Amino acid sequence: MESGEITLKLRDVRAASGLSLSKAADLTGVSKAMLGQIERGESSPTIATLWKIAKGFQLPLSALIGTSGLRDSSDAGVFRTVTFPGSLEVKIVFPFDPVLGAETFHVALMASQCHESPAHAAGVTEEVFVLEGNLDVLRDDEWVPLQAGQGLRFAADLPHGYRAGEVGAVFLNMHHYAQQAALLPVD
Amino acid sequence: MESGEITLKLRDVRAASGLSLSKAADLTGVSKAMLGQIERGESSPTIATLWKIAKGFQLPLSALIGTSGLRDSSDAGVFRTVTFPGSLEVKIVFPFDPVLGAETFHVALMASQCHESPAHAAGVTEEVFVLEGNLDVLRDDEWVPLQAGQGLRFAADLPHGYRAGEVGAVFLNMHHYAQQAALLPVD
DNA sequence: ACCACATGTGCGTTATAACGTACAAGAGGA
DNA sequence: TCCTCTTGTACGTTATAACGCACATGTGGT
Repeated sequence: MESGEITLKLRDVRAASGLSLSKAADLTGVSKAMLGQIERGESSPTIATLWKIAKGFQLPLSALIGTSGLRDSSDAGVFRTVTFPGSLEVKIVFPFDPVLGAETFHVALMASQCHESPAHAAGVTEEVFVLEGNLDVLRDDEWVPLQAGQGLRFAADLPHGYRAGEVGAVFLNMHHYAQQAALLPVD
Repeated sequence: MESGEITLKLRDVRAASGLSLSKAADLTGVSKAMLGQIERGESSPTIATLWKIAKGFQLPLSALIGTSGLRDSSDAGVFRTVTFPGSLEVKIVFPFDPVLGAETFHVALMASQCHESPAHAAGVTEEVFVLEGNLDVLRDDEWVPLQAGQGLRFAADLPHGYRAGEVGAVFLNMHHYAQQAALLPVD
């Protein structure tokens, strides 16, 4: 019942991709029986298997979890705030949409604060648009300086990072998950 | 176990709140033994228990997961600027990318200025994020008011429009072209 | 009709998540 | 010192996640 509060969108995502349970099992390494049970809510997966699924679909975990942070995409109102105490402050502007394969975050960094990211799955592209302050972005082993009003698009399948300037930084962060590779049959 | 790719920040979060394992167990309803094992990476929790933990700490699930799509990102780069003098002032922030099927514009509207768009092709989704001022967006025959910092996502295969408030408006405008063909199975 | 193949679900077994309890190490207090 | 309390970890049991396989249904082909 406690799992009833979590709405896993596995079925939606899989339907959007047009994959069968068998194909999905092949792609993710999770047995199709388990995938079926998870979709029907008969089983509460471990994060390990959830991660396998997300990786197989080349999706972020947040695309599978109907977390409280995901608001209705057609709603114009306020967006939720996800705060990491002491570090980042991340707001979800546009939640992940499996059809678009895109999501947008609003991120605030304290002054001189730094955040590093490991490489994402292949096919992931990020876009950054600075709203306030200065931001340095680590890409291809070099720090690229950005000011408010500037944007950068880059492939996120390499390690990358963000470092705020002396006055902190606020920026939009768009994630694009290229859909071809994940959705086309493997052959 | 592939959970090595997932970094659960439970220990960080708990340390930040200054709670002991016992207190945390009390608060979340998860046994302290399990909490300890999860922190040490000896156990891969189910999303049900992860949800209990998040609820007990009054945090979103994403705050506990290290590798979700919720990381920040960043990076900077220069973008080309193309201005249409006269009515709108449009800058290209991110040019159209056929792989992503997406492009982003930076639009500035004078006070009370209005711009209407006919319906686009089916499958086109637009996103608007207001940077400055007030903006009304026409969607489904109704004007949706937006303020700076707010966003709206809507299907653009219907007539829609933008109208600036009394102080003008500056906003980002993302166009997503759903790659329907790529989503369909090849058969 | 029949056949071949793919879909999703049910069953039995194994691996392991989760529990409750018990234990070792440290911190104060009397 | 001894005692008490709290810390986190180790053990044994139970619940269940995850697996592989087999089954019912469905769909297209010949």
